[in-house]
Amino acid sequence: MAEQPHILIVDDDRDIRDLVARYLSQHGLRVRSAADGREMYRALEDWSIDLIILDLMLPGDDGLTLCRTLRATSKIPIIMLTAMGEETDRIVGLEMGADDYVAKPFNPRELLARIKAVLRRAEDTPADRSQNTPGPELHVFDGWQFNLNNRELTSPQDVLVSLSAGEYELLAAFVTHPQRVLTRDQLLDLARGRQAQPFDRAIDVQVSRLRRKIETDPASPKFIKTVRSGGYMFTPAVEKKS
Amino acid sequence: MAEQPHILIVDDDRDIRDLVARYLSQHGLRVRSAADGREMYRALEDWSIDLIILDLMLPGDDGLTLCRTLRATSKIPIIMLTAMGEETDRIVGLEMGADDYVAKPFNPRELLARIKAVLRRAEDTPADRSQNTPGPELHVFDGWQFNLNNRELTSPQDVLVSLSAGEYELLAAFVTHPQRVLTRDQLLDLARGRQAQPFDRAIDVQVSRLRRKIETDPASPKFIKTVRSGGYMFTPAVEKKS
DNA sequence: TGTTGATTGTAACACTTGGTTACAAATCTC
DNA sequence: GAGATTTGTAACCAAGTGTTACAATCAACA
Repeated sequence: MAEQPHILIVDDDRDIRDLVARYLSQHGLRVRSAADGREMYRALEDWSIDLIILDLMLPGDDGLTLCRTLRATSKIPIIMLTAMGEETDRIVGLEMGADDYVAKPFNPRELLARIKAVLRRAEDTPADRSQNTPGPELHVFDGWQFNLNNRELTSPQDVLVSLSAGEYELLAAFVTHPQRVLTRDQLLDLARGRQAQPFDRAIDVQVSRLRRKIETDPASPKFIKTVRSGGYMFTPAVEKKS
Repeated sequence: MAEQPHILIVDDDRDIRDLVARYLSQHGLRVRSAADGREMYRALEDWSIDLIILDLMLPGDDGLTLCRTLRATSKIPIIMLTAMGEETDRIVGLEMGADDYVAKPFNPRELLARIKAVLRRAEDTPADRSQNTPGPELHVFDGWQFNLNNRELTSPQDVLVSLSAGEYELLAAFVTHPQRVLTRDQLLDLARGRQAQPFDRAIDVQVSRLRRKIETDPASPKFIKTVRSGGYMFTPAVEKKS
């Protein structure tokens, strides 16, 4: 887990999203919000989320459906928000794989307490990022093979290139999010699970080091392109195999 | 057994879990908790558990079912939590293989006393960790054969490699949890059944010694990869046989 | 087309983390 | 109980990472 757990609140009511976001941030959590399932999946793509707060009633796919489909592919803890007094909801929610539920209208303090409890439990059974989104673990790009199972990178000439842990995590972030601009913030979150400080240049330096290992000419990189005042982009098409 | 027995409390009621966890920790036990069968199996994977406290009523698979399936594969002592006055439950529970039962609502002191009694009994009839989760006991990886029944490791060249007890337990922990990052804490628990102290380097040293025996080039290990500030990962695919 | 300020690349340094060895304590063997 | 083996701890060294500083580059605008 990051130093600061990363929470995603999914609710179509803007007021509730903002209220929760404000309260949780004040208490040392990082918060993202999404109004519906589509935005939720987007956020899960973009950030490494430690816990989801999911409203039962949502436009489009409702919370239960999302909860079930989420559980099929991920182990991220989920807290459901349910309408008051619906005992059935609670049971169905827990059956769908939610880790806890909070009835609306809720007391922010109670929500925070339950979040901390669920996170504490989740920490007992550490599920590292990779386990949250399993799937094909061999990524091929431009002749390179990047194996997320055994953490090995092989060049087109079939040479094993050794990566440090930091370089590995950074390349993993790139390879699983190819052909899109990733901000330094996102990269730091995906690769290190932490938040950027002002003037944080850690990603820049790590990109520089990674380029030295995978780019033919690090001065004019082919894979990791700089997007000025945007971040970086991993440009090759990545094929998932095995 | 570890110096500090490791208890797993399985109950869907958060308050009970927390109450029990707090009370037992205060009395020198290590406690993990799980809300349902899914979480229970997860915890059994991740830690070496000495005793399970299992609620009879659970969402999903109920306690009796879990108890029975657990007993089919493991000898871990089980204490059932049953609703008050259900004489039948007691009998069925014990028939399913539970070692004791405690009626709800219960006095924590009584629970602790029964735990100690069951653990004492379990120690008399030594059931080492390996017996708790039996199953296929020949693990094959990259040409190596690791036999958990007769504790023998054979290299791809069919040479018997002798391992010390500690090396054996460590390799067993790795081989039964391949391709995931294991923290030093988890490794120490799985291999030694004890808790890490601050600045505990025991695992590092043991990993180093094990690498010397199984890695072609211990300086750039192929099997046991270091995950900086994460732990270690056993990377080869492991096939269970026999 | 310079000038200027912002942004990025990277070298150098300090600090953290991990590998290995030596040695002492504990455990096992006979 | 003596000797051998194994294991944990401390110490030292090597590798990896973040920060800072400064040079190079870029975009905007005169």
